Order: sequence, then C-alpha cells, then structure tokens
Amino acid sequence: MKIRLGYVAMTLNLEKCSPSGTVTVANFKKLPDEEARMYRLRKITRENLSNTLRILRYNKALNISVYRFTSKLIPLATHPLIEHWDYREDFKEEFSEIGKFVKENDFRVSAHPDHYTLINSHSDKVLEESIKDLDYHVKIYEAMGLEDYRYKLVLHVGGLYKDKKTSIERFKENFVKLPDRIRKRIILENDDKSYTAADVLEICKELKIPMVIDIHHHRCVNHGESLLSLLPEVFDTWKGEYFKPKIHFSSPKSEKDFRSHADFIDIGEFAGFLEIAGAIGRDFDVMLEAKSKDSALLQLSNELKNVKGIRSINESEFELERKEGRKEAYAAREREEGTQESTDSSTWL
DNA sequence: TCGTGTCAAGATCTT
DNA sequence: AAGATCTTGACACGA
Repeated sequence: MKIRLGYVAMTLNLEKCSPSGTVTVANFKKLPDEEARMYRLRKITRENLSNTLRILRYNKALNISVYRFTSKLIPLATHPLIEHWDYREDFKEEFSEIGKFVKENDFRVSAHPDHYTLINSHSDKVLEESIKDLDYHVKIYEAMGLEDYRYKLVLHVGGLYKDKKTSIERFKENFVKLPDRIRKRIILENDDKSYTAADVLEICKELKIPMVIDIHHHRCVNHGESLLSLLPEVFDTWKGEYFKPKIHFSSPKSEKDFRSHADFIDIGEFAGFLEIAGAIGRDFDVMLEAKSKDSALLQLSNELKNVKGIRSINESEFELERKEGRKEAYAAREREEGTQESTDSSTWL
C-alpha cells in the first residue's frame, strides 16, 4: 500500500516566495486614488500567483504531489471594496498556467477556506458571506481550468450554537441547497473541539461527502472511538472519487498547548499511526499540518526511511508493508476495552 | 533591523 | 453586554 505526503500553502525553502501577500483594508483605503489602489492590488496578486507556480515547480522537483493552495491568493477577494475588479480576467494567463501545470503533473491540490466560513450558521448574513467565500475558492479553481470536482475544499461542520443536534441539521439543510459547483467540491473534516470524527463520519455517510479525518483533532476530542474502528468507514466515504482518501496529521505543540501544531511531525506518533493504517491496508494521502511546512515533510520523510516495514519511493511517497492479522488483533483489544468516555492520549490509537 | 500590535471575517469562554 | 482568546502569516509602525 502506498502513502503520499503533502504540505500546506508555503515553502520555507525558497527565498521571497510567499503566495499569501496581503493588502489590508486600512492600507487599501490609505492609498491616494483608484490607480494606486489597483496598482497595489495587481502587484500583490501577480506576486502571489507567480510564487504559487514557483512552489508547484519546487514540489515537482522534490516529487511532492500533494499540496494545499493558500486561501489568500487574491487580496481582499471577497471584500465589497473590490467587487468591480475581475481578477480572473485580469490574470487569465497566470491562472491557466498554474492549472495546466497541476494537470500535466497530476498534482493533488486542495484548498481550505478558513474558520470564518460556516455553512451551519443561523445568521443569514454569515451564511451568505460563507457562500461568497466558497464561491471565491471555486472561482479560483475554475480560472485555473480545474473544473473537475476532484479538486476539493476542506471544511469543518461549524459552530455548536449550544445545540449540536440542530446545528448538524442546519448544516445538512444548508449543504444540500448549495449549487453543484460548490457542493460537489466540499469535503468535511473533524475539528479539535466540537464535532468529533464520529459526528462527521455520520454526516458524511448520510450526505455522501468524502471525509478527511484529522488524526490530531481526533486526539483532542473523541468519545473513546478507536482509529482502527473509524478508518475503514472514513476511507469508504471516498468511494467513486478520483483521488485516494486523505487524512490530516500534525503533532501537538506541547502537553500544555496540546491543540496547537508543533513545528515538526513526531516520528514516533506518525509510525504509530502507520501501524494502524497498515492494518487497514488501503492507499491514502497525508496532509501534514506542521508549522515548519515542507521542512517538516522532508524531515519526516528522512526519518521514515529508517522505520521498519516502510519503503521510501521518493521524498514524499512511501510503500507500507501490509500488516496482515493486525486488524483482528486491534479489534479484539477494542472489544476487551469497550467504548469508554476518554480523551487519554494513550487510547487514541 | 527588530519587536509588537493589527488585520475582512465568527464562536465561545470569561468577566 | 462587553472583552479576551482562539489561530495564522503577513504587514505596518515605531523604537
């Protein structure tokens, strides 16, 4: 079985290569006239797009084919201040060059609208803004010529609003009303506080949404469900999709600051996870959410070369020895322990 | 040049 | 009801 590693938005190994240059509203308003404002907007956009292409070329050189675009490609993209500006037309060539490169190299690219995008909000205003943000992300894909729904948007279920049950119902109601071009891009991830992997899995099964399980978030909040019991069903939600299932992985910053991401991936934790995944015996991709981005990927990649049962194919791809018989062993352990209310870190596997 | 506060955006916990 | 915190990279500003 094969796994691939990817990273988020930026590389630490290219000089002056941020794809997320910004223009703040305050700064934008300070500029003397329309010409100066458009000049600034276009300058930052041009840099963000060309840096994104540089990152993709760098990824290709390193055999890294899983990558998440920044959500900040177009400064102030969904802000009313720039509604009149057709950035897609303006940077047609640049967008299409990125998309062409993605397709030529069969990259798995994705995006993750940030936590202000809430489609289970009870506020019409917030819902409207959220749809606007989703629309922006889809427009970027479309401008790149990535019309195929295989290129996804990762979302969380949203807020609890003091009543999880009705908040989940509201998510479902609002989700099914979304236009195809948005709805068919959305995949769901468990968060670190409110919606557990089991919660999200249930929603995903009902609405036929592919699920991304975040292993770190699962450690932060769960009701004793083991990964081994969740993973096969989570992977099943990807049935019929072009790409293999994807998971998120990160290590906690510290015991005290558990929910925060550490700079690098703890090889012990990752190897432990692969033990479980090896028992399932299915290919999947791993999005690493470490503060040191691609440096963390490269470090993990190096360390994995020394782990027994793992064969390195290149910098970001590995072949795992199938752990025959393990599945039954873990299932037996689970039966013995039963399901328990616990967030004890020793039981997360 | 370096450190610090602020940034488009919401939710939730604390006071 | 108002304020702090969450989280994040980038930037503006001032020392």
